[in-house]
Amino acid sequence: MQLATQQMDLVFGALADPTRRAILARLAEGEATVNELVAPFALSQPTISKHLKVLEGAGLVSRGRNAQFRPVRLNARPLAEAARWIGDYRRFWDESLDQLEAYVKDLRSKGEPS
Amino acid sequence: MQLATQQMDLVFGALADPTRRAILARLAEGEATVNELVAPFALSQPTISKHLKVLEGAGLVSRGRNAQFRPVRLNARPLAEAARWIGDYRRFWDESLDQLEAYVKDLRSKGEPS
DNA sequence: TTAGTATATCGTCAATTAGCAATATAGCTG
DNA sequence: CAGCTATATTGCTAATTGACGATATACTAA
Repeated sequence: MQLATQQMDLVFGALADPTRRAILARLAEGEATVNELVAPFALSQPTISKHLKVLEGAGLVSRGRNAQFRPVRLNARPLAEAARWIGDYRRFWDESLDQLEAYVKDLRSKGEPS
Repeated sequence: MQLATQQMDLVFGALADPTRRAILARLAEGEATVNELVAPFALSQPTISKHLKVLEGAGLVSRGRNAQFRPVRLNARPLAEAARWIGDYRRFWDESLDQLEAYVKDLRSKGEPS
């Protein structure tokens, strides 16, 4: 099955934020409550809830109900679609090695970003 | 080699836009000039140039110089890093099949988005 | 029912983004 | 040099995003 272009927007858009990637990484260790997801970050609970909504919109997490808890669990399937999209470019990875080296060298020469 | 978190932001952020993904798809067929990249879209040349700058910032394309042309070529290497990041979740793909089905069914039940 | 905990929603704000038209720059060609 | 083509830059706008504090809602427990 192929996710619609629009859905890919949401998946890649969700992955574009480091907080959201960290949330996914945490969820790879198992289900978590919202508060457990808030704890490791210097971010407010509403902010994390908003990130969770983005992840949910992309289909990357789903929510349960357990008393007043809304456990969050990873739903990795859209990542498979994203991997498939990226995989179409696998044949270009090696041939662009030289360009990467030039690119990284160029980055370095501009100094580390703050 | 592992790209910095910040660089992943740029790569996934670049991939989050359908126009930019389409540009990459076009470049998979070979180098192109800016005007060639503008042609298939109902978008202005400056708009495409801006997308190209985003792609370049993510290291996904690089530019040459050939007379007054600035040929754009694909640099797929950062995609390999993105694939690696996503690949860490491969073990969850199958076990979340059921959730995907439920998710898609739910999407469908809300009707196609306009 | 009242208090307490978990989470969601609201309203605001500053920053970013995608788009445009207008204009500037770079390089060719006569 | 003058004009032409290719591309970049600028200035603008509307929409989106990520963050916050305040508040509302959901459920439990006493």
